[in-house]
Amino acid sequence: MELEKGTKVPRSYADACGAAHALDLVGERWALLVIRELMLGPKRFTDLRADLPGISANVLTQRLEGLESAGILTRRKLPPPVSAQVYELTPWGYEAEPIFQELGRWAARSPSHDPRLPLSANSLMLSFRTMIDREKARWLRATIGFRLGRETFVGRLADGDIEIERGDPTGANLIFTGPPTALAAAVYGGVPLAALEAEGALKVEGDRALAERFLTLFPLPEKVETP
Amino acid sequence: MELEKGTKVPRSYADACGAAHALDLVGERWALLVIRELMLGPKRFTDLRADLPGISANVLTQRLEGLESAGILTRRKLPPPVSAQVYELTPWGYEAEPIFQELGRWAARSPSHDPRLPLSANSLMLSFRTMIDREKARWLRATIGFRLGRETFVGRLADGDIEIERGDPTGANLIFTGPPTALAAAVYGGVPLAALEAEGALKVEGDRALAERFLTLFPLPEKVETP
DNA sequence: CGGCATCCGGGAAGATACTG
DNA sequence: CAGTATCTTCCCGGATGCCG
Repeated sequence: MELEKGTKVPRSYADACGAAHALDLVGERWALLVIRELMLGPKRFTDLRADLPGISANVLTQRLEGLESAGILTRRKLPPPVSAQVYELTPWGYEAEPIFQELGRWAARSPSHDPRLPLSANSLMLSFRTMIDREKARWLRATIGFRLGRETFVGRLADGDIEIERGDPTGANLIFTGPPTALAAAVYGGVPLAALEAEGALKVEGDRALAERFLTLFPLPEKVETP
Repeated sequence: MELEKGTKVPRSYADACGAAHALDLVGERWALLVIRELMLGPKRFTDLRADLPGISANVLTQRLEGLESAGILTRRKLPPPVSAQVYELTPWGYEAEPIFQELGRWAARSPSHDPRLPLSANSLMLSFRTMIDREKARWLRATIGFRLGRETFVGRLADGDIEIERGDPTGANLIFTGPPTALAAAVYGGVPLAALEAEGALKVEGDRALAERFLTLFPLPEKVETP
């Protein structure tokens, strides 16, 4: 006997709990990381793929479809000069940022967390927004540029907070140039700037004292015992 | 040619990003909901199963193993009079609560969120901690009891916040008795108390005016457009 | 009853190759 | 560049059965 296959009903927790519904929307593998990569602005398919090492093209396609139909992102065609397709979070999609902050803050205490693994430029920029020590940054006012591979960002320190946007770092008080992992090594791995510069992993231009100070603004929480 | 199968290495994002590591720890299906069910105190295997409709015994076993080896929960043998095994979050496990709050707050705006689906007692109690309007609750001071199926809780309203613990509601200013979905209908579904009482879905004992006021303390955020 | 092992079917994820 | 197509592998969910 053969039954009608019908339309595939996506697996759901069927639970009124908000967290459960969130998992229905973004609980599939890679979904949240796709959102993370779009958190600082739209990207195209190939860039998403490059920034999510390990994702395969078909899974990325499925996630983009799912997130689009959930209203979390939209696909947009850039005007003719560029004429490429990009994916962009909806306003509600951008509101997911606190989820990443809480996930990251919590997991940073994990005994098995290894900050020396590869890291995308986006992750590092978002981690600054999450981990900044507002007391230490209280009286700092500066503009800091980041050239991390294909992507460039500008960070503005003011009133104990840091704003980060994509943009041209030219003219910043300080500019870091290098792969995201090198800057992460300096900020989170305790590797001295001089060492990273000596081996050519990181370039620092502009206010060196500011650079040294910047590195201290993002303390990691204490790990929990028993690895 | 046959290769040694070896120990299965669990799939990982291999990403230094804290959020990605969090997903390595709790990103598998059901893992976060297991944690949610333990958020207000230890439970045994069978109660977890009952409170997570749809989970299968073997998946629950796997999740408990995984969460235990990640240091998120421990299994503990109760002393002889009871002599049952229970699962309890570690202190670090309890620190995951803000993750649920952000997930829930964000997903509550989803066009596809349906607050009338089934709901566990734990979810409802946690949602109160998440959704309370601190301004509205500012000058309320009261003790509220909840008898929701097998489980009972006591909530203490004070200084604009609500504390919720498992415990005996006897002597509270107000006691709700019924299935979690009935109370959820009153708080989030806008169903009048009188209607729920009339059909026997919910029992309200004690201060009725307090009950009516209590129901208004947890406004849902505005949904995003385009369902 | 509480917990775990085992087998099985279906579907999601991963790897690779290919196309407009 | 932006995705399909195909194949394989693994995970999830259900059922059953064992053992304390």
